[in-house]
Amino acid sequence: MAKKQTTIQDIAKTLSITASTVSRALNDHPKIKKSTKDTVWAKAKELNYQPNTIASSLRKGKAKTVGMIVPRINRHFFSNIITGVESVLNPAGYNLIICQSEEKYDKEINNINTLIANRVSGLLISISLETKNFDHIRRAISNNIAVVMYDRITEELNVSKVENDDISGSYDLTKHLIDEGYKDMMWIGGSRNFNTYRNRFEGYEKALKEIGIDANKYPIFEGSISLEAAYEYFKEYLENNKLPEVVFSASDYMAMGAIMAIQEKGFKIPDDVAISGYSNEPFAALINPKLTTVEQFSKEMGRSTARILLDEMESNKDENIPIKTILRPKLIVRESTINKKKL
Amino acid sequence: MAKKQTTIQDIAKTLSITASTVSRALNDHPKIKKSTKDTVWAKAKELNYQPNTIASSLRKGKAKTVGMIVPRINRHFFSNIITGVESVLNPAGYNLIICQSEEKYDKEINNINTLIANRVSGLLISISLETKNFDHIRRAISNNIAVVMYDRITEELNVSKVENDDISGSYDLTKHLIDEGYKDMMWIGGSRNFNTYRNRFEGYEKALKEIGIDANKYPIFEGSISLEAAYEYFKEYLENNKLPEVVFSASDYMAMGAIMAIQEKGFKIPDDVAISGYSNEPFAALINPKLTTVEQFSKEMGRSTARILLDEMESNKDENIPIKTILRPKLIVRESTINKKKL
DNA sequence: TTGTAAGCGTTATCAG
DNA sequence: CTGATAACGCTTACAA
Repeated sequence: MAKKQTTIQDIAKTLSITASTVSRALNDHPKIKKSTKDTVWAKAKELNYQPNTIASSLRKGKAKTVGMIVPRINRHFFSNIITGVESVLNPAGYNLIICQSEEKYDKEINNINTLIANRVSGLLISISLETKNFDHIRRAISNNIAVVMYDRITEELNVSKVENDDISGSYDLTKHLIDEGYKDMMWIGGSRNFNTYRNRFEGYEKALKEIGIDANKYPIFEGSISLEAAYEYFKEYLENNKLPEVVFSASDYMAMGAIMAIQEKGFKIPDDVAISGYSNEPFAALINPKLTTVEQFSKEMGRSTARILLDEMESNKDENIPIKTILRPKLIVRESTINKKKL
Repeated sequence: MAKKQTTIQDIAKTLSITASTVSRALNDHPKIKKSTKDTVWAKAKELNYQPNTIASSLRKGKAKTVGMIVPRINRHFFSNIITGVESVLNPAGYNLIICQSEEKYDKEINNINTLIANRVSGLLISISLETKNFDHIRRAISNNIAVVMYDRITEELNVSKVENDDISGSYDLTKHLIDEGYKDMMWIGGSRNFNTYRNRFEGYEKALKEIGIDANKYPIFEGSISLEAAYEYFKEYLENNKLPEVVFSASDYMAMGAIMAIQEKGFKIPDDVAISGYSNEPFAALINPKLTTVEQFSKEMGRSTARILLDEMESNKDENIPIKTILRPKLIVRESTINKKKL
């Protein structure tokens, strides 16, 4: 065990050439003879040579590594983004260090510190629900790390961003609800301090305004975006209030919590109350009734984000102007919002 | 931008001491005066010093990094394992490079190569469904990387392993089915070349044998572990065959596929046919009827796995004897297997 | 308790 | 087309 790994020096020695030639050969440098390249490659294979990325990174001052901060890895939306990111970054020779903030500001700061310590070339970040100050991200930038924000962004930072067009998504959805003949609505979602939920509310509001309704006259529940929170809220709500015609939930998980509370009370969906979600989590197509929702093409979001980052890492930073990409989500109509009484 | 990062040399110079002292101070070396430690720390903070992990790793020959290979990140089971692993490794100062094999042998080899190139100190791996040869893992071991296998393991490698007790899990489940009065069964699951599915079959077989039934007399479908595969299979199966009393599915996703095909045909669950799953994916509690399944405590699995790895990385490798940890899963009985006709 | 000096494995630069 | 040399930033014997 613990046998020393072979280095380019070892290869050089056995071939009676110098390490620099070996290095160049392995990196396919144009000015190296094909024949020496071949012998070097052969010897490398023979000696089971594994390049030492660490040494190379130290020398180059940058690691071929990207850090990615994700609020939670176990949300399909985010894990698909990761997959999309990998599908671009891996072929380009980068690898990913994934960190979870778990929606905590402190964790996010820690994550950034370790990523800086690892001299990552790039950082992808979707901020936690707690994050209101962005100095940690500024620190990354000033350490010469290319930064791209995805999904949960802030306007306070002048970096490239990839967003979903939440306004259109929820506008389209709300319009569908209106077209189904529903008028008496209710909005539930995460805090509107957050771009995603603020925008989802805005789209909802806009569609209602078009038919002369002020969204703020309807009930609004802003809470933690979990099944449990919505379940508890609805259980209590149903004790004291009558049902709206339709519940617009800005999150599939919250929709699910509401559905469980509603069905537990013996109400039928969509007959007694219709409900829609957002994100198209896998369970949305599996529950009964199947949930109307909005597909966000998360894998594609990951790919776009990674492509932008790649560009910024590989060009000379100083002349990068931040770009903003907005992805258009797609309405997915399912049983939970079909109005059977519609004329 | 691009201002050079401060190094221990910079700190040393401004304080008129040497870099070694700074290094020792920052690492809290016992033989450094408290006062110098304090001044060094203060100056480090002042200059916004960020340690260069890369240089340190190069010098020490090892990175404080662990590589983790996961078949798919977007399965709750695996993403929870990751969270468990992080909860142990991060506080210990390690960070995680997560790689997806996407169930491909070739990808797994690539992953291992980049992890070796990154000189990770440890490797956590759950092998892909395609993996039958383990030389790539042996290569990691011979590169002095501590290896722990989790969930999908092989007996061919003499390393530490953390498994779920799939035999007991499916034995308990099958016994529950028998207790409910079901006898006429059917097994669906992934390939039994695989320890998990082989064991889940074995537990099923064992419970049936106890009541004098040979599991092999009942239908068995071994396929790809996806909703779609099971759905297609069942759609066709229902054309030509009568229903069993109960379907034992060794995967929640496959159970879901079967349920969709069954319900599409107009059959009621559990009245016409009962069905159980395995893994307790979140949707299992959300669908109608709620799915009986087996909880595997994936977060705990991640924690155990990481703890073992940590031990092996931090002790002198040569005297590590591989240990095997077996976690006991828990039966979760829900509506989908309740026999209303039971006396 | 601190300083000196060497070296981890690569690669960039300069020279030939 | 290839060689020699220095340097990336840190740690660690060894010396003082």
